[in-house]
Amino acid sequence: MIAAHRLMQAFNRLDVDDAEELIDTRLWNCGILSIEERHALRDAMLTAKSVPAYTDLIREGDDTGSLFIVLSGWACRYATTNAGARQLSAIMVPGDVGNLGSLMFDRLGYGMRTLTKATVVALPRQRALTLAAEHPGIGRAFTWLSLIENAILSQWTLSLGRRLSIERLAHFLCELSARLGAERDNQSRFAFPLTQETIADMLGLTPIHVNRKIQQLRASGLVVNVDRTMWLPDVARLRALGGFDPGYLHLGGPQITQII
Amino acid sequence: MIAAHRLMQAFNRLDVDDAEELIDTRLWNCGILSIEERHALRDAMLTAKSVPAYTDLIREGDDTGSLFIVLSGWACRYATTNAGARQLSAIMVPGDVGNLGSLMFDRLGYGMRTLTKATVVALPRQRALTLAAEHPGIGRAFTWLSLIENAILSQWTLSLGRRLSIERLAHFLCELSARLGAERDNQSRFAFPLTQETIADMLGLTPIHVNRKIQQLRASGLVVNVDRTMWLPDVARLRALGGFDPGYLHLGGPQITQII
DNA sequence: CGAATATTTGAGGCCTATCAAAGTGAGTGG
DNA sequence: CCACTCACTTTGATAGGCCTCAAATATTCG
Repeated sequence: MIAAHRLMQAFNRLDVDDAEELIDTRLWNCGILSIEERHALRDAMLTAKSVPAYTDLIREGDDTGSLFIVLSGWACRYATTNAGARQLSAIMVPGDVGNLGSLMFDRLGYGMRTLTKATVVALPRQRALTLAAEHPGIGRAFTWLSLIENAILSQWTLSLGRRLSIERLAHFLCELSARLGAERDNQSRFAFPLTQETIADMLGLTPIHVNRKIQQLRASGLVVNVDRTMWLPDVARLRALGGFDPGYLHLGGPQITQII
Repeated sequence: MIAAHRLMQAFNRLDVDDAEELIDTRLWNCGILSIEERHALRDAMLTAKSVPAYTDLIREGDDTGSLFIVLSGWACRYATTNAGARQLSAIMVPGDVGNLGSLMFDRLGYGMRTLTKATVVALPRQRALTLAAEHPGIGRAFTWLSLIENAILSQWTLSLGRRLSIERLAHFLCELSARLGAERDNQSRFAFPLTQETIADMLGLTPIHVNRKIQQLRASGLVVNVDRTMWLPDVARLRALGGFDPGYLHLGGPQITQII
């Protein structure tokens, strides 16, 4: 077991030339925050650090003192069975908050780790709570993010429980593509750093099976991936295969922000 | 398709002798609310109605105008694949709020229906938002509930993705038992109104397979169920089988309520 | 360039699904 | 009080999707 302070040593102070560029997060952009709330939030987020790939930010069962916001790179939340099998319960792409639960829980029941080299802000819980209390919009933004996550998790249960492996894969690629905002004219292209083993742990499959289904997707002309880049030549057809409807992601931001 | 106003007709005005008894909800009891916040919430919850079993409160894709709080009886959230397979993404027992997403989304992407005859409060979204804005504790309680749901959903993905059918079943029974507060001295006994088909839709299995695994659990002496009552004679052993640890449910209420 | 990591291929087996039908129990109406 | 119906549970046999074990090939990175 690595002690918490050892974990912190994994962080390297980050040289930040343009802080503005780093705070392009879903929290920042969700359309809820006022100008002054953005300022308050930005000040809290200037402590970004760089973290290597496959580094635990939270270990299962750990006390969690901070909210982790992923500014660049990818990360995930995961849990493991007694038998040692791992299942991801969320995947974070640049802009996502990883462990909203830490806002109110001292113990999470899951771990969080980077999947690539990443830039991460550790926002101390007390700081986050103070922000939320002093700036109602920030509190509402946290709630909004949490509700989005629940919607995504609900879709994951549908995939895990009731969809065939190739449908899960298709649905997942569609979700990722939509969340990354990578689509244009029924096509999508984006950097894709995940290993097939990670995909397997996300979809509840074995890496071997994931491999075979990716090949099947390639053979259908629905996926072209070379050199860690994903190209989806026919998003509509992939969506049909995965039963994907982007509505649940609420990518346009909250429609309902008015409080009478 | 049944129009929304038709749905409302399914509600029957409820005679409420003792309103206090009806508001024993997780929202009410989570330990966050002040006295006056409780009063404000109670006033909003006096409109409880009775709903028959297997009645949709929200249909998939519907606009949702109200938060549904289940006072008695059981309900669930569900989604279906294009092929028509159904997967539950949440189960609501007395005291649960069913569709927190409706706080901020006009469209949910899942349905919500009763599983038994139930008493339900329909709290209009605007009313809920006003309550949350005027009483910070109520807003925080909503956030807290949403984070709990998130934790439960994360556990479900672990079950659906990585646990054998009998482990899923064991884990689910343990979760239910804990949420119902039915445990004492390593035993648990509670009313259990679910059909095996509903359990199957929750665990991502077929009803036939659920039946066989329940029999296996009976043969192991871990489950005794007769007459819609569930008796778990050895909770510890069932937990070990399901890999269940109640921590994620945060049944003690939030440890962190202070805002400095 | 060499070691470690990731992807790909092959063969066999298990868990769960599917299809079909019998048994059980609660509620209804005569 | 007893047929009758409907829904749920249970049983049996077969099939299929995905897993497991094993190893070869390709790619990444120091």
